[in-house]
Amino acid sequence: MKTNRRFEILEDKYCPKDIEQKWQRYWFEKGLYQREEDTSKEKFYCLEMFPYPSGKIHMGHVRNYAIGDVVARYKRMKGYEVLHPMGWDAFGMPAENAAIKNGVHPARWTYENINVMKSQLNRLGLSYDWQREIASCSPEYYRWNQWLFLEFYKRGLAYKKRSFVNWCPACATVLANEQVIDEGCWRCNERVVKKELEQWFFKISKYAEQLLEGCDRLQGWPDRVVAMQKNWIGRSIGLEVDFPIKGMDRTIRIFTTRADTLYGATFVCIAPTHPMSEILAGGSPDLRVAIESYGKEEEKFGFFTGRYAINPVNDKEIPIYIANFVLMEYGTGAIMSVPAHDQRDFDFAKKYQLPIKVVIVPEGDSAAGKDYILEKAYEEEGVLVESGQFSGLKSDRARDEIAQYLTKKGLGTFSVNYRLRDWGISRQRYWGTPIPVIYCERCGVVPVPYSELPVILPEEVKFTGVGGSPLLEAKEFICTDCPQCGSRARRETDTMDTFVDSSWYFIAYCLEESQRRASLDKDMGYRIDFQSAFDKAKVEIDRWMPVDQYIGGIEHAVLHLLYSRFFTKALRDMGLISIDEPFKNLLTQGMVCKETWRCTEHGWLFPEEVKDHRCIHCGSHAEKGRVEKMSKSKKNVVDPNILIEKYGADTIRLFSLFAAPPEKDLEWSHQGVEGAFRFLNKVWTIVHKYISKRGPKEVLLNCSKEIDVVASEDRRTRILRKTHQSIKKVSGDIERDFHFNTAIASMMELVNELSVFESETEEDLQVLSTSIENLLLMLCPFAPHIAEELWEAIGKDRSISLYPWPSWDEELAREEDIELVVQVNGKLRGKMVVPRGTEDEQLKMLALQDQKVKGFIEGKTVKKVIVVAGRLVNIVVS
RNA sequence: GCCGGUGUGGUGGAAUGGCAGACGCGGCGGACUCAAAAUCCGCUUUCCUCAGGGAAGUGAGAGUUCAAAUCUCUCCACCGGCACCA
Repeated sequence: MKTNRRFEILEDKYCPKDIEQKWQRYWFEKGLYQREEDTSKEKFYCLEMFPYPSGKIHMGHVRNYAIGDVVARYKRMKGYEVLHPMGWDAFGMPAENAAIKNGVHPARWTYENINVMKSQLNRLGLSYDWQREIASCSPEYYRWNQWLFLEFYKRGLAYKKRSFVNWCPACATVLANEQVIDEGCWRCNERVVKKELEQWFFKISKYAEQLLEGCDRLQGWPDRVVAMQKNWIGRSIGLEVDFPIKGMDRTIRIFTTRADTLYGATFVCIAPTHPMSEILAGGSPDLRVAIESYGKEEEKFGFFTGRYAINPVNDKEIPIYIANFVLMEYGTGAIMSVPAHDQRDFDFAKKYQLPIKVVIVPEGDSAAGKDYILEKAYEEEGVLVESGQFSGLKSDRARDEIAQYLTKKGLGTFSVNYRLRDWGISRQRYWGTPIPVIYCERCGVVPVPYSELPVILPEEVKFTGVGGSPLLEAKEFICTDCPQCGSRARRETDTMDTFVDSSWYFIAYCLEESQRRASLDKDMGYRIDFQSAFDKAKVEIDRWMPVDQYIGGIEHAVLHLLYSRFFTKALRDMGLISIDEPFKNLLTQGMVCKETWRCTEHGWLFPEEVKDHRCIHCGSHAEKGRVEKMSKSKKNVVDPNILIEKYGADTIRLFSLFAAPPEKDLEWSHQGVEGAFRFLNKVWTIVHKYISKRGPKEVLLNCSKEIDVVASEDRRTRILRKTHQSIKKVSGDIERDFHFNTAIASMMELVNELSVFESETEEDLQVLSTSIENLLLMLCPFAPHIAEELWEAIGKDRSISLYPWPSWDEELAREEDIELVVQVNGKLRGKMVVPRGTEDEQLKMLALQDQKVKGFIEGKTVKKVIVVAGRLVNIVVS
């Protein structure tokens, strides 16, 4: 008998490995998460940022995709038709670096990684529709990049210009402004230098105003992301003023936001790359120096050109300087310098002994006209002095009047400037979308005709790691005929920034499979009729876009999200789509962090290199470092695969959803994972205990034991009430900005109550059965495998994910007796239990009669009694 | 410098004007066991205590309110974004 029982217990053990594989196979075979094509349902597009196929998933992926999967599964159960796709951001440098290092072709490396990562994602039990999978490095994907590029080109949204660009010497490629972090490369941290190159640009600046305006309509986005976008676009209103050059029939146009300081301008500075620099410098060798130190912050350098400009408001002649800190990319590339009211100009004036003239004094300061000796620039607003007819005006008023005065005279104009620059998309790399352009000696820049798209990336190239892009050596690729005149021509060897790929992939998922995969045959050259393919897909795109919930890391707050918004607006103007913002709701999940260890000798340490706060290598004190984002270099990563192996995907999912609300950073805790595992075991035990009591085929036990009827009813009511309260709470928490952590907490509460509930009668079992069914339904989005397994165990024959999300009965959820707090002057003094619906007057009376309360109001006058229904009674005494 | 965010027990975090600390982790005590693990039960903000309770308490200070972790103002600390942007 004893052995038999032991065997039973063994059989009932929660074994995640077995059940997870079983259900993953089941979902795959039934195609459960492919789109149902039921347009009667309301649509819900749930999207997580697609990963770069590095070859291994990390905890950041797990968290991101666990969050997304709960949303997708929940919405499905709520009756939506859910689109939940996944793909690969598959172009990029690591593949090329691997080719240089190990001799593996980037394509092979990438596709092998995709295979590995895909199986890892599947082990998490994520409910993706893999039918819609995309890989941005495949010709059937990037041909669309090329088509869109040519459409942009046709509309002047893509153009080529020679300019100073950010160059990363280590990566041997150009970087966009957005990819330069603290003057270093966003990828390798190498110091970025300026280099003059011919580059392709996307005219994102055309949409600066729209992108800014649209920010206010991004109600479903986190405030800080919207703020960062606004910051990046950086709009400022000011005045452009023409300064005539003395002795020349030309003017220099400057931009200023402080027209009120115009009388204080004592010199003019222009950028070294300004079109007038060459002429004004008159062959001075200093111009070289200025260009070389252009944009470098530590050294401010400038030189006098020998020419003078005339300040149009007072006809004063002031020297023209060429200065390295004046940026050609912002404003007009020229400024008027007002050292008295701009710290940077002040420093420059001090260095080159230029006059400083005060024209603004603090309001209420009667020292107007006195000689000021400034320690530093006075940058605040104030009242104008020494400013001709405008003296005495306040700054804001003066700005308007000066602007009007100059506009009338035709010397100035209102102007809006943006910090946002055009997006340089040329990359001198191999593993990216070839830019579909041909250079002909006779015809110049010739776009590749649509009928010849796509330009396929040649496979046979050498990866040496030296001498720039491998495409430069690919003669067969480069040499071609001009599509216009037929003479010999050269192909563009630069490829597109990979951010182009991710700027519209959310639309690619909407395209019918047949459109996306049309002419997969290599022999056909992946050729399709783009326009008509897009036209056919328009119904689908219009149905699914915008993305209802987008989920990803905060690191894309500017780059990817801004580019995607730009593409959406551009595509809208091209008539391809009908929306103007791509992502309705955005959730930026926090980072996954873990404690770190350091030793003065050996730097960062793995946890296993630390014993009793000592480094095992040198025995010196190992210091517990800060909690940092998991990274290889800080040696604080945990491998999701090992965890899945040990605890199962459900536990890992549950922990990463429970430990913190999704938008906050999550601190990894090994004990926390154990806790999540313990919870699932508890659920398992409860359900199996219930099944063994109930018997295998819903045959309820006949319990002859005599029990107190009233008491048992109370128990059952409590369980039933708790169940309905839990459904209400869990639903509410998910709806309220995805507060999964508190949703899981209330499921834990329910489980705690269920585990102490001893079922003895048929009625008990019925109540228990209801509770368990609801519990499993609620658990399903979070821990889908165990939910399926137990659902099957209690005798259901359809997958749990096909059942609707449970609803609660408000009546059943409501407490009969309410515990009411009694306060005296806002301080908690007593508690009383009253039946629901007790009148306010009655509550007042009861509160005043309370023994404990009496002690606090004795000898005092009751001024007021406040009753808050269902919550408290507050007695105000003095 | 400008913009945004955060600050709560030993710890991750709950509570968005109405009982501060739900739930989890850790700790302490107990049950079971020959023993251990697992599991289960109880306690766990701090201080005072006549053992009934009482006082303090959400970075600091002020204010609004019958009532503030929550709203307003000032300050402090930390984190993030932008920054020679005219």
